[in-house]
Amino acid sequence: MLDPRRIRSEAETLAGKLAKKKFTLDVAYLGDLDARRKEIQLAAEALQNERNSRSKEIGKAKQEGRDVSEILRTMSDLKSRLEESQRQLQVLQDEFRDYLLGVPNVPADEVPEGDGEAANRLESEWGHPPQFDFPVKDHVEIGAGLAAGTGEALDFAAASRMTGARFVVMQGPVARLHRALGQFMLDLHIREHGYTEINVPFIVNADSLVGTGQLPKFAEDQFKLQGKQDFYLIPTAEVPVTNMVRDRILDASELPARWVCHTPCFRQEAGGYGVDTRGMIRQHQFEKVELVQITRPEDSATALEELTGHAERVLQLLELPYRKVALCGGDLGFSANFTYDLEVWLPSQQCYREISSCSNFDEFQARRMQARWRNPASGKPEFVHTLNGSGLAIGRTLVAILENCQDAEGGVGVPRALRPYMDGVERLE
RNA sequence: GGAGGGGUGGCAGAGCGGUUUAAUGCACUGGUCUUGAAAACCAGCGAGGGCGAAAGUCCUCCGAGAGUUCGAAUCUCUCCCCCUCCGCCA
Repeated sequence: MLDPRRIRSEAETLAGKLAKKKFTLDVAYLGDLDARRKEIQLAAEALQNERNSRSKEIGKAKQEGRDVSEILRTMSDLKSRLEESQRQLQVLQDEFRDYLLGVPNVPADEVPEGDGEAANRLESEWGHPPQFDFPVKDHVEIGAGLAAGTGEALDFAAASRMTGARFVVMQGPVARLHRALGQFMLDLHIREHGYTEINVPFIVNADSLVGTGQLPKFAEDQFKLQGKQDFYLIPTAEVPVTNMVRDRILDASELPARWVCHTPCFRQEAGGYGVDTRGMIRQHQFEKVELVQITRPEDSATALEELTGHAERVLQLLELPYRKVALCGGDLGFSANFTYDLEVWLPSQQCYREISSCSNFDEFQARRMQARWRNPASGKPEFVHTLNGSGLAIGRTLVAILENCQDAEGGVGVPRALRPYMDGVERLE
């Protein structure tokens, strides 16, 4: 959420910045709303003040044994006027807040202008797409060809029978490779990058989703549970982990907080009908190792560079060719102020596909969550900055390994870094 | 699922219709003392918001929401969360 005071004092500037994100801030509407709010609030508070002082008078008079019926008579009129203005104020404040919850974060000045993927700025490339002297298979074919006992190592048909479209069953060596990836990533970030491992609920309440920005605007992308309470399956570990600091005032010594978390992620993919329908690129359920950092405001820009580097390190150790891009305004997510995407090379598609998204949300999520720290310089609670990035999406990493490490016989070479997690197995066949 | 007990400022913890402007302690900040520190003593110290150039001033907040009342941390209802015991259970 943006600072309401900034909305009031520099609406035009914000509107200009938000245009980069293809969002039109309705400055006239907000101005009008605020003018009415101001008027009603002044009236309401004056009436409250009057009620308070008269009530005190009654208390005093009663104690002194005086008659209060005279004062009491004037109170009923005051009460109804007060209730009416409080009701009006509530309506206006709710309207203002509802609008604000739907306004995206302001993009950083360094964010490239542009509408879609093509406008993203290439930052760097690592490795070289492999050359094959045989017809390249995609991961669906490779997975079907690997030995797995009963059924296929990657079995989309079985998943569609037991559940439906956009799910997958993994068996045997592929299931193991998948598990190895999660372990490998966790260990790397814990041992070498200074993250604390954390295990969180896979179900969260609506407030948590509002906090990180998935609600209210993206309700149709979430899996909502049946039942009395507003519970949702997490779309990413970002939600529970970032909400670790909800409603807290952290001590300066607790920052930065760095968490790494391996969870399943559940997404309705409501906006993705018809795209990536083949294979496990876009599923309703996938696993991800997520990096989350909570920092002091002045540290978040550096932290994003570091965090992105931590995610890149996974790709490098797995020897997967990738590139890093800075998302343009049109591609930037709702809550982000700046995002690097890491894209891995997929031989079957002859292009780079997103495998990690690393973002700085500055104080946008913190304000929604009321996540603060006590700044020793001011002695006051101030909003923290939040960041996160995939390190990495496990399903897509599996796809990348199957495709990039395939050989002419239909086998798959296991990247060196994963072999300790695979009992030394060097090749799946 | 059943029966109880609770949710109060950064933390602990009193208050259970009207001088509550929420006691007290801890923590924190400043000062006195000290070669320095500790201790002791003195003082300050919650959050959010409105108006205002500022000084300041007003409003809101005692888990959440609704209600009773001239007036609610305090009474009533609903919900959420935590603790103890019993039952069930991986």
